[in-house]
Amino acid sequence: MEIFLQSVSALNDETRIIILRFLDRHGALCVCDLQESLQMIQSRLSRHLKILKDAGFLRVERRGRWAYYSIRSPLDRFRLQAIEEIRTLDVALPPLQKISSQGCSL
Amino acid sequence: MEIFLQSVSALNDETRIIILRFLDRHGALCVCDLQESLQMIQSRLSRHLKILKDAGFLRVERRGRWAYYSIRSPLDRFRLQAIEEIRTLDVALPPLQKISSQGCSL
DNA sequence: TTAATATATCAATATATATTGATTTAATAA
DNA sequence: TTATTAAATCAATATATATTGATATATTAA
Repeated sequence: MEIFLQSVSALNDETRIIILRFLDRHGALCVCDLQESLQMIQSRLSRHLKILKDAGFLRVERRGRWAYYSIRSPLDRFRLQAIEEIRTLDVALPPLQKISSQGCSL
Repeated sequence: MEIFLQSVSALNDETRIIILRFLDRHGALCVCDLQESLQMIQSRLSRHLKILKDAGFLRVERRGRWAYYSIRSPLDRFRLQAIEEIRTLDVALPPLQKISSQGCSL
């Protein structure tokens, strides 16, 4: 029950839906790329990424001082269905700004 | 987006998970049966049933002064998957107390 | 080492949601 | 009609969660 509620609770926020959709489209991104692309302040992103990671939707790979987040794979049936459902939503995603490959620095 | 969030938000509560599970197991029940079975006060149940109905999980059939709630059918893929996931959860359900067929009155 | 930088966490505040008891609505029975 | 009863809604309060700005942690560069 707690695990199911944790998954559902993680999905219950528009910001996190957008983050999931963005990572689903673009693959692994570091926090500063998301920050620049989604125009969100860093603490806000970090918090939401942690919630999604703890709920089993994301994985993190650390390279140097960057943390790359991506959709975890494999996902169980319910989480996968959620990602697929999110993929069908009519959301206007901003363009990807990949500043990490250009030396970052925000 | 709003509709997806409404579904997810409806699932984001332990009380509503139990209600869904209980209706999934026992079929259509009126509020007073749920009240007696789940030992919840009426306003609390009514509120949660409304949230689940508005989110597309339940249907209501009114017979006289009773309102019978049941899992809506058919359900779209995401909501159905949610119901199936809830069915796998390890929840201790109380026994059904069907007082409506005995003249109700709480 | 010190400085710079990417990310995580904390503290304060604002907003949303759950619970309860009281009230209202609607249907039936007397 | 009035009384009764099932269910819905409201008002007040409590609890949870989101947001922001500040601070802490950790890695790299100088």
